[in-house]
Amino acid sequence: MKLWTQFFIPTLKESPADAEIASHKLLVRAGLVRKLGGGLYTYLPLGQRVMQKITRICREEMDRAGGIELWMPHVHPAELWEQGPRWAAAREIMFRADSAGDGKRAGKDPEFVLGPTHEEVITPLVKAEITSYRDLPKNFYQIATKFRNEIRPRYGLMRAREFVMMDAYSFDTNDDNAVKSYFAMKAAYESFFRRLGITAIAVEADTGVMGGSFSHEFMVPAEVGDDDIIYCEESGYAANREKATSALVPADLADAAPAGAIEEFATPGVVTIAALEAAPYAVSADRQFKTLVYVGDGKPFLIVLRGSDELEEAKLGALGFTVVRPATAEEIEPVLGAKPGSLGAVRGTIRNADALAGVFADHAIRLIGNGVTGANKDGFHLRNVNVARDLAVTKFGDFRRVRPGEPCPKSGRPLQSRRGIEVGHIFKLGTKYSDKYGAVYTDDQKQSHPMVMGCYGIGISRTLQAIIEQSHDADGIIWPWHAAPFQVLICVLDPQLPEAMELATKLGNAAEQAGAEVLVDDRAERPGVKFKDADLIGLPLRLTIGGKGLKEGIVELKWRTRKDVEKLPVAEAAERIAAAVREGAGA
RNA sequence: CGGGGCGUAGCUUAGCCUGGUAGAGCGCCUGGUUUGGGACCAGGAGGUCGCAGGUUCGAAUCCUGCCGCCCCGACCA
Repeated sequence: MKLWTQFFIPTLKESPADAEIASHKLLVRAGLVRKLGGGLYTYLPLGQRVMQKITRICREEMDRAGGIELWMPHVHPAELWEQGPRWAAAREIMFRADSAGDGKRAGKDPEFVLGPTHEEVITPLVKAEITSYRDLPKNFYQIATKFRNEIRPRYGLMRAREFVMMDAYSFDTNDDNAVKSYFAMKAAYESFFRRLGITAIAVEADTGVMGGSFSHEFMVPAEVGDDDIIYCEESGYAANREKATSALVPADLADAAPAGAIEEFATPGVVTIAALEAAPYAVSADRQFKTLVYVGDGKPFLIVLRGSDELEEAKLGALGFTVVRPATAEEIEPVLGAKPGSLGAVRGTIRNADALAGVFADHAIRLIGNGVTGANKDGFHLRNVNVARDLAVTKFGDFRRVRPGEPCPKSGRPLQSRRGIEVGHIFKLGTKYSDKYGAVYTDDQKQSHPMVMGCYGIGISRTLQAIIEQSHDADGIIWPWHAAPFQVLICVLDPQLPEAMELATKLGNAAEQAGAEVLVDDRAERPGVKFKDADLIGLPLRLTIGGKGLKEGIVELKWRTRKDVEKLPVAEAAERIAAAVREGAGA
């Protein structure tokens, strides 16, 4: 039992000016966190208790799924990363961790960095320590602080520079076993979020800089989320928009027959899809080819889409480049022969085709017959362009951004879209890191193989905020039982009355014996203040002891989720509270 | 990093355009009256107006630079 006056819960009537979304405001107003700087937060005692709740449940689920907890350093030798597969891609978000020193290293690469994640640490460790199939599989995890110099920290704990994450790494002898490990983790995640009392759905996701073969994100549906989830209720298909596909292009699509030879025509001043749609050209966007130039690891390449489609940049990851960026106008002209606005991928029109790393086309362009594209000559376009006959495509792929309303790839029903907060991510990595670091084992035939890896993350601190985002009302937080910092608040309206505090102690003990953690509001505040704060901090069960009620021999029980108040005779109160606690814990 | 906005007491902010004694609400301290949904009265403490330059007789206010924070975009748990 904790007395409010001996604890520390600095609640605020007003929201801080820098908080934008409900959960961020409530985190601060309810006295869970305070900001130190952009993306840097102190967890106050109440917030820390919630962190411990989430951490404990996470640990239990990880242990149950066969995870083995360890602890890795957060200061990493930079060399370790320089040797790894993604230094170039990751260094921008990494904090350097040199001594403050004399400034002589300024401008040079750092000696140490703060760990944004730990593949680069765990893989060499496992390489050194595990060499036999007898010691596999293994799944190591830690629950620890991560450091990422986010380009734009935002929304309180939602995107912080320093945050708490559970990260796990599985090592298996072969692909089948790695898939088993992957789905064991998926199940553990589902159990974790269910126990916390929040809805998090697993969606297919892009593997991003992590690499690997497939992955799921766990999303808490919320309007303020950073990600778009594309889903179909009928088939259960759900994917991050970055990864989502649709059945827009029929599998049995037959390419349109060419209507005639390619013709060049003048289009002075026309540099946009929209301008070609307008008179006098009147070419609808879905009959235009859009040709984009990107640079992958220093070499330009083309992406061809329908004029009506948008490129989904994340899908370029499938091309295997380490760093990809849009080309600049200066880079484009020498290669293609024209400025942006007149570009195309028609065979023979590209000035320096040898300079290209490839021409990659979205499947959907096959829906175009006799289309229009740039002539690679400023102010000219080509008509009667046909995909199979005319375009110099190296490879087809899925590069376009799916839009809601397109047919679901499983059911064919229209896809829907909603926003979500990513709270967890699981990756089947394959052998990307084990190859790089030489993490191999010897099988029972004395053969050496790379270990097949998976990696898994849960944003613990982000989950804290996601719970609030998903579970609050106009008055404050509504904690799910198992995430709540305390489960029972005993509101003593007249703490100066000895009998009131005695009863609070007695009933608090009863609640504790039933398995609850109890906070007693013993402040000498007016009732209104106490009730407002009670709603704000949102403990699931509130017990009110007032001088007035005591005279009548009653106390009051109220659930944070409900409006009604249950009046209990003092004589029955202890028993009734214990029952309510058991009910809350079981719910 | 590009675009936009904001820095005034612990918090929320007015004042800035049009330069002239820095104000309010909340919170805090003292006393009193109150006491079941953020009470009231009286008194009080608390500010280098983000920092550094400049203009001016005089700068929170005008100008320049820097720093910090927030929002929109690309990245992530």
